[in-house]
Amino acid sequence: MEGFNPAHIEHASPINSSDSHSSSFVYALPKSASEYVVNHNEGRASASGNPAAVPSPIMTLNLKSTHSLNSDQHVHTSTSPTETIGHIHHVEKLNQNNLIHLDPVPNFEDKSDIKPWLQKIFYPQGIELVIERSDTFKVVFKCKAAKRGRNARRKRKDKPKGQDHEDEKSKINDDELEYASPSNATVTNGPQTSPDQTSSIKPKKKRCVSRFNNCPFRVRATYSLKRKRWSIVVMDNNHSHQLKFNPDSEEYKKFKEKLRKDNDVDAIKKFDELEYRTLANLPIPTATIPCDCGLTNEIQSFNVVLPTNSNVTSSASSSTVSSISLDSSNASKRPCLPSVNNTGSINTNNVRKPKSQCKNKDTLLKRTTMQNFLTTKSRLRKTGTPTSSQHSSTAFSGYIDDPFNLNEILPLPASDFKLNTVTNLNEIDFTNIFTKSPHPHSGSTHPRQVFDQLDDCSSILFSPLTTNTNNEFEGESDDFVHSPYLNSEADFSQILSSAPPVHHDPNETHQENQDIIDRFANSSQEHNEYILQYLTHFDAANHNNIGVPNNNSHSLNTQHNVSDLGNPLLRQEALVGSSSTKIFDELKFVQNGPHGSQHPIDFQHVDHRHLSSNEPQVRSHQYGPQQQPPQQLQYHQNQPHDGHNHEQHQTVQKDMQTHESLEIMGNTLLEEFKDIKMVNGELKYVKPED
Amino acid sequence: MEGFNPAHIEHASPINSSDSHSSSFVYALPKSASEYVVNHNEGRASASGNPAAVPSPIMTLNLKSTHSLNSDQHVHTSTSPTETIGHIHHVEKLNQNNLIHLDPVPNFEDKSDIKPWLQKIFYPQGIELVIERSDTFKVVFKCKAAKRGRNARRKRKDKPKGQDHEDEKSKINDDELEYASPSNATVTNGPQTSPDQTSSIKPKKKRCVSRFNNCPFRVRATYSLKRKRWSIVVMDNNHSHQLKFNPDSEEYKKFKEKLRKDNDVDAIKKFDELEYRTLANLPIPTATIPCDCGLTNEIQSFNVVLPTNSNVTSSASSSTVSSISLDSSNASKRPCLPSVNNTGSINTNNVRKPKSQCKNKDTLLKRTTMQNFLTTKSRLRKTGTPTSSQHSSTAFSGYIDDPFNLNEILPLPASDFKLNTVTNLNEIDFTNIFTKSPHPHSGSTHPRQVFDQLDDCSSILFSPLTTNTNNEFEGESDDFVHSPYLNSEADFSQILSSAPPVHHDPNETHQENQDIIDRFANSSQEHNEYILQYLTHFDAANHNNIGVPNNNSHSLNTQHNVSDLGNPLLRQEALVGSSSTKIFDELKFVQNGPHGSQHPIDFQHVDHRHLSSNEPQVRSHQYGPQQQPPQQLQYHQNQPHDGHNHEQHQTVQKDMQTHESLEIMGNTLLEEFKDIKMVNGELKYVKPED
DNA sequence: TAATGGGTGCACT
DNA sequence: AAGTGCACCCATT
Ligand SMILES: [Zn+2]
Ligand SMILES: [Zn+2]
Repeated sequence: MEGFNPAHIEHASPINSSDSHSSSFVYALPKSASEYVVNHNEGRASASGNPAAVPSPIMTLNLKSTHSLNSDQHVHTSTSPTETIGHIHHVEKLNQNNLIHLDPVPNFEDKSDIKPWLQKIFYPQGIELVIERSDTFKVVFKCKAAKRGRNARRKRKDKPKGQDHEDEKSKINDDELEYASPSNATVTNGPQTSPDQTSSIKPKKKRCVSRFNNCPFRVRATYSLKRKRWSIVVMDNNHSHQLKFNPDSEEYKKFKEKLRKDNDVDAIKKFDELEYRTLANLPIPTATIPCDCGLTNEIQSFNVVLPTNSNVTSSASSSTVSSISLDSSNASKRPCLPSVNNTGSINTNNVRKPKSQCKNKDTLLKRTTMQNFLTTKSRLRKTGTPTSSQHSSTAFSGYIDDPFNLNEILPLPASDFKLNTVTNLNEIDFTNIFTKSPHPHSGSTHPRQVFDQLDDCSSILFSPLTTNTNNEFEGESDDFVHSPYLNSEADFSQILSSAPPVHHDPNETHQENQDIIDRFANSSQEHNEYILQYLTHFDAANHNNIGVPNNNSHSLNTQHNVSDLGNPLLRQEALVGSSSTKIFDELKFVQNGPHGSQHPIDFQHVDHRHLSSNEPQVRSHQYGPQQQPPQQLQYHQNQPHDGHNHEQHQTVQKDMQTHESLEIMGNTLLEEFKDIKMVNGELKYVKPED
Repeated sequence: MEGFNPAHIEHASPINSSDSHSSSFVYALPKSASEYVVNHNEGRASASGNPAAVPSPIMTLNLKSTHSLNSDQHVHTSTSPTETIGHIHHVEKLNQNNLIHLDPVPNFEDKSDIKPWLQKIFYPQGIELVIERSDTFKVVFKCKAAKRGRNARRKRKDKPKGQDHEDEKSKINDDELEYASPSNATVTNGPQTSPDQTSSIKPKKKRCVSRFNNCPFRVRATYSLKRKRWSIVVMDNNHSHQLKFNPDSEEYKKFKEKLRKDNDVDAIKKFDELEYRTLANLPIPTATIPCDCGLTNEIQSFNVVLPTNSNVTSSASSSTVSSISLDSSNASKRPCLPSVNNTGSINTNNVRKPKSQCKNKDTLLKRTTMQNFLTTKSRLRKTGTPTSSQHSSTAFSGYIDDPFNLNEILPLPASDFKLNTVTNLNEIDFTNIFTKSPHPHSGSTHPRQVFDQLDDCSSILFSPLTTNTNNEFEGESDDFVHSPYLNSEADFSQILSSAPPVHHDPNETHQENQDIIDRFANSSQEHNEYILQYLTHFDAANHNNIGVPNNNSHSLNTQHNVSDLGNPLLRQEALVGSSSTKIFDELKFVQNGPHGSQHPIDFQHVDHRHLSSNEPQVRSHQYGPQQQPPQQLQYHQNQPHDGHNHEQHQTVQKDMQTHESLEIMGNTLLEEFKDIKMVNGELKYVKPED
């Protein structure tokens, strides 16, 4: 009884007792700019059609800026009582008050229902939410802090020698970086600023234990006693790090488990796809700007681009933010690319702590790119073989200029969300990368377009901004990569293409083995085979363990024999131990789906040749060139990359099989989101019944 | 079942299943300096004699210093495996490795038993412990962060006007201070230090949300799997703030409630006394150095005195610590005073954040002293009347030089533990303050000596150091007072003396009313009457609510009618609302004790004239000079105080009634601690049965 | 392994 | 609205 909030007794009235994983609302547009967003249809229109749909709320933009906006009419201006009462406080604060209201919010019966609902939205964007603070009337979410664990690689028992060299080097950098960045206040002045300046700025004090948890991204859920509803607002859509979806995280596993427990079939299906896209290095469909929808202005208004800041210590630009639109040439050529960039540093932290050793931009870029490559998938980090080590030294020594090395380093896993976190639009030329039709709903056979159509429309408006809140330039070798100087163009190009063959002696077992792994991480061909199998036979209903204890599917496959793993992907997964369980789980459904079996098959106890028959290139205990993708999925594109990549030639080879599978995925998602309509200048999710 | 640590299954063996609130151990001294401290008598010697005694563990000192110590033989040198293995890391780190082992530690059956046991030790020292971090194998305690709450005063509904001026002034200071002090790293370099310097120092990163929780004091409880025992070590005995016992804190109430639930009669008795000493402005018996016990060196060795640092930004002294002994003249004259001081700043934090407006030392001293006076008891802060405001402006304007103002400002409540947290020994002359015999166990009738003898001997070795971890000088107006420049001498003198009469017009109702409150807080006469009554009739057994739900005694007295409060003390308490409940609770026992009633009497429902008959000076609804203490308890003493106080003359007037009551208290406590013995050069608590 | 040290999720206040 | 108490973790040695 204690801790129970009586206000929520009223809240849990039968009128609004909808389950939290449905967003099938008919949504009218509140026109009043001074009125809080109110759901006119509070109940669920229908619980039968899509009871567990992935939430796709329309976010209304609330932009307060010193710049007067002509397009304010459909910008959802201010809202919460505190904002209307408080009016405008400081110029500096206004820039932080860009609010995105998630509008169709279910009537959560319990506070704990909010996070899973939000996770459905933000996990696909590569954002792992954690609760920063909560009480009965609010829940504040932020990005999960990244693990430090720069020595995680060393825990590999079979780690070969000769790698400590780079580790030590980076360790020194890490130490310096860590301790050089108290990174407390959001906006700080120099140490010698006058008291007047100090008092005029109201920087926030936050927990500042490490540089890993100072991302400004915030989502706030607030319970209104009047409306007896929760409202959710994205308070700050900026990020201080790369976004990436990590299916191996414990939090995600719990989330997925809850989906299964809740029988949220559609969400399970979507996240299974997401997992496989991640594993297969397929591009994750993320925020794009649909054409002619009228939202472009909002996006551009929201995507406030912070002033480009050199890595020299400077507090001058900390409070000056400007709103820019896409470069006209780029905008016309890439209408589906989000206008996201994180070139500038908002200098929220560490202004007084300049990074003493400032590397040149190119080096930073390449190094961070490599780091992403090394660290995105845990298997890559955990292998710790000379090949990985070679990458590390390559990045540090500038070998990245060698196109051969580039081929290995640049192909970033799609889970790094490079598509979304484009860093410096001014330096990247996306010309000819996207040639698709600007109309997403028109039929197209271009794979990239399929990806765009796969996009959950809710993410259109998210377009997470990746900003650098650390003023230092980090040689950080870990998951949270703060460097804003990522060459997203090259990353993006590699996402769609597999790495070219690398020349290695097959007799060098260790090196060769690692090369296979690396190449596998870079290539997408065999992964696409998996996806094809997966998507063709996938049946989300098999994921439901209704009436079965939660951990059953997990406990069935806790150990795997490496010798059973003929496929290099599986072998690769088995190398990292626990991460192998997931792929077995999923493969079980590849087997079970078509047969409608309710019980997943344990691959430890079934004939693995059965699995092999479904998978091409599966050879038990065989390593070597036969793992090379039989077909290269590559597209013609330019990779200027500051002039470093122009020697690289990549060819587009259409893989019809992959294409078909992606179209299946895309059509599935399109079916889900076909009810998005433009209503009064805003996108609304319209229930078909209405 | 989940979360249960199997290691603790072994731990909870019947051999060592002693309740955690007993410390009646016969304790042998571990002589080996390279061996971990081991209890040779693991079981309790006897559970019958004193089953709930206040713990009095002997702390063994573990001092590592760059200075070689001649008295190392009875200093309990290093101990834990990591220390012996790791040898000496950095000179800077050594100073932080002064460890105090709490040696007779009960065999806690549960991790949650540790905190209450430690609270028994540290609450009397004015230290409110909270858990910083815990898991199944360790619990780390630190000081509870003080509430900021400078707006707490404003919440007073009856707050008069004309006070916002000072509040605004101090608010600006607070803001500046807050935001000028990220205070993250323990040892920081300047922003422009070279990488080499940066990497050579390993400052700690801690949570740095506010300046209120950066006290370095740490107590660590570690569970040893080998020994299957908990060991407790004071890792850092320094404090960044004044120590004060706050009986009004919620944590303390819970602690007290647990004592009652556990039927810990002796602890209840002791803490009841402590509460009344606090309320009555009686000195709290704290750390003293017994003569000829051989521990003086240890104390002096442990009390590492950090270099006196001006408030100018400096990182040079952050890692240089020197061990000093008491000034010889002072040591000979005041052998029972702890050699504690907090003159210097260890510069653990905020080195890069110099306080921009540096006040002169005198102003800071007076202001902070005043602030302690205003804020120690919540009732003083919450009244917020012009008198308090006058104090505030007085301190800012330097009126403190006026001895009349001094009389109002300097008398600090004893709960501020000024005895313990002497700030600058070099500036304070304690000559003639203590004239007692240096042998504590010889009979004495001097009240101060009685206080000394009251001391729990366990606190001898604690002697908390109050150090300034903030380099700035704060105009902080709240509970956590960081300023190290407190004139402890003046404070101490006032603890033993009541304030002289103040000249005020009795017709000014508001001002007069506040003056009464202030004077009451300063005087001890009427309080002593309470204590006399209390101690005479006190029966701790009546505090036990065995078989009664926990909150019963609390729920019985949640509201009081102010008109029922004839006694100014009660009236004063009623003014602040919730704090009045406690005194009613205690008064209930004054009533119930002699009659042996198991049920406390609710004074809201009994004849209050009964209460009044027990209390002198009780006049309902009467304010004025009659509340002046009938007798002044003052002692001759010098107050050099940098030459500011030499105009002040104070006379000693012995109050026999007070003296008797204090002797009763002293004898009671002496009875409890008569079993402290010197064993092998260390104080040991020897069970009488042995 | 045992032990130590520390980050951080999240709800309480 | 935010600080912080506390525990669940992870990392290092
Ligand atoms: Zn983020
Ligand atoms: Zn402290």
